Amino acid sequence: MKDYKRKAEIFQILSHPVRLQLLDELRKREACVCHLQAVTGRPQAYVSQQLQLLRAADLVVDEKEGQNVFYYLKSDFVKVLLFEALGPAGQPSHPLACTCPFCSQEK
Amino acid sequence: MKDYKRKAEIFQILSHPVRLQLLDELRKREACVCHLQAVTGRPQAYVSQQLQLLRAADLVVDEKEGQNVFYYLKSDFVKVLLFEALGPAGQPSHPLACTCPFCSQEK
DNA sequence: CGAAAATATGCAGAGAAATATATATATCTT
DNA sequence: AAGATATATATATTTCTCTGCATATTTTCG
Repeated sequence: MKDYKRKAEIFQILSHPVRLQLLDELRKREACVCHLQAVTGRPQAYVSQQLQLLRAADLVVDEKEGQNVFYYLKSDFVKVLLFEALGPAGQPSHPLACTCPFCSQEK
Repeated sequence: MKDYKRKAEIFQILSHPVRLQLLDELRKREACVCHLQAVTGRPQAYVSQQLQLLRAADLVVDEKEGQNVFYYLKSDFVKVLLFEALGPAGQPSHPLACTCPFCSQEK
């Protein structure tokens, strides 16, 4: 059936270590791209592309905040799937891992 | 991290239309391989191979019953994931779709 | 205004992995 | 022997992944 193919796409998006790590990180707290870069240790373009996929799959939302773009999880749907697969979310990072001015000024 | 790679494998298994259909079918009721063949319209060897993957991923269990082998879902974990992705399970099939003697004698 | 930072996007190519399909064979049960 | 199932192998094809690089946009800062 065609429907199963469409439904399978959600899992396809989730079946990727880096994307899973990004979602797990966003589960703790919203974060800017530079933080996600630092956490994953991947080049900027790469992270940005994975985030694009997550956005296209409607799993995350982005919000511009000055120079930075912050991402957060969009729906409880994802949170449930992540909980099932990864267990409870970890502690949020304070401050964020990046050194951008915006994040550095965080208390 | 290595852990995300391992965790992503679960989703990899689920990100396949036929495997998803097999699991959805087993969600309704346990079923023999010939029923699953009939439902998916795939050759025996193919179905058997996909079931092997599901078994290796610890998602299903098989039980020999005379000439036939019946499969069923192993854990609630899968059921939750399927519910999130596919919604509630459909009505169980009575009788099973195969014509094997065992299944035909079902009331 | 002009430079620098953060982010998005596009493209290309290489290598790895997944998929589909076919076939053959082995086992176990009736 | 026949049916149901599992397993193995091979191969062709497709899709995914990673990497590098180049560029465009927007915003902040001097």
